[in-house]
Amino acid sequence: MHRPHGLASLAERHLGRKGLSFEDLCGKGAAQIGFDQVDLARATQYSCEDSDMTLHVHHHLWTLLAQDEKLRRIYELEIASSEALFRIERNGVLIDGPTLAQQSQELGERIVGIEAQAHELAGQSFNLSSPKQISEIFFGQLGLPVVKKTATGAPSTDDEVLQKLAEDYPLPAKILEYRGLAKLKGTYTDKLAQLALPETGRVHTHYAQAVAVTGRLSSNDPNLQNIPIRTAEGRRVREAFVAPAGCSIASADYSQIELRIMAHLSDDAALLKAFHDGLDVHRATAAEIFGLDTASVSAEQRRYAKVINFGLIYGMSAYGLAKALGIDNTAAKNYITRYFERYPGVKRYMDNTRALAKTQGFVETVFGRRLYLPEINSPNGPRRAGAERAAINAPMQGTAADLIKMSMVKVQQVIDAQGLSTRMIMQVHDELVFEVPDKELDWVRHDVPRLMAGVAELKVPLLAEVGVGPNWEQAH
DNA sequence: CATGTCACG
DNA sequence: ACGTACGTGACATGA
Repeated sequence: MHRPHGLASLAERHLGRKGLSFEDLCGKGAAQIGFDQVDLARATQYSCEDSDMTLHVHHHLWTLLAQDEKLRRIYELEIASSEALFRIERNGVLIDGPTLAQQSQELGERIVGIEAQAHELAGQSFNLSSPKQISEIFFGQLGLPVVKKTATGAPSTDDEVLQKLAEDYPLPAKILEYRGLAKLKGTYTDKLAQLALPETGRVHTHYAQAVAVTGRLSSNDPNLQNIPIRTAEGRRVREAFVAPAGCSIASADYSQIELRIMAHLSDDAALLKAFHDGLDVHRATAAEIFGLDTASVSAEQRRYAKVINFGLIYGMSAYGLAKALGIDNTAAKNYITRYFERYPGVKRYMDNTRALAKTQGFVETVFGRRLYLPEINSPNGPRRAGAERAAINAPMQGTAADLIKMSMVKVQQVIDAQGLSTRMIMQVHDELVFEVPDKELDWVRHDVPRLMAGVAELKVPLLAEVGVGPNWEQAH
């Protein structure tokens, strides 16, 4: 379980102090009163306690932090990052309202049509957004087979289930189509237009610096880190992320950053060589596990290797790999065995990481950011296994987060030092997005990838690539 | 407010 | 024998 890190919890844990809580003053629920109704002396004590405890918690934690050089540097990275984040949030992203309105209207029309067709196929009217109603019709009235259950034991109607049922029945395909379009309209095309400020046409996300346990940022209100890209239809939403007149959108992303970090952390000779030689790493992996020349790797074999590479980053199990590839457990186990024969350094790294997590209770990134894993020695098997997967993943995901934070700080620093007008406007885990005056495009194309690749010297070269366009879609 | 679902890296 | 890919945020439904 994660321990809370609000002021009251920290003061109690570290100082043994328990001040007045907000609830002590104002009560809760329907009986809650406004802070302006609180007796002045009590309000004063509460307010002063808050400030005093903040200072004392700071003194206490800073003393601990300052003793550890690596942790102190991570803390300083966070402080520097917060400056860059403030600038990004304040810049905002220009949104093309008419483009979104057009897309919303088209989506709305198609949704209405699909609804009618679905009701026709079902022989009744129902809410296509209600998993419960879908479930009643599918598994109750139509007698379709239950493919899998949800966490609470109800029959699932998620994407995977619907795909399977769609092989034999027409209605699941309609629901799938509806879900896709309704998601786009409800979460993106309608919402982004609403959230753009009327005066400027810009949306201003908020980045959370202390939510994701691995050190990644998260983005909310709106979340600009999950804008669609994987399907052609969804991707069109990115056409509405635009630059003002005389500017372009530039997107700079790290190539295969987590696999490069895996190569660094594991010191695996074959993986390091693949990156040093500038190879397509999935193709190289396929060549190794299928025993082929890189030239004779098929598209299907490369796809398998790519799934396996992702699995490694996630702390895969044979079961998870089997499901992802649609093969049986034994076949999946064979692929894993084959991989570890070819990349013994990776095998050793995985084993060492699990062992280290168990003895010291945390894992760390290349730069010393820690993730504590209280369940790593749990007698509860599934919980322990979950902690082991997190132990494998966090150093890679977290090191990538460290590196891009260093990039953000560095790039912003150079922009300021050179008096450039380029603005950083988004961060999406391994990607930085800029709004660039056209006369600074050469600078962005040339310098930004070099700055990003140069933030740290690992055992593998880092690679960043820049794309430019009139909007975020075209910039990729 | 919990649940199920689905968007991203 | 077990239940699983890692990390997030937002939406609609329906208690």
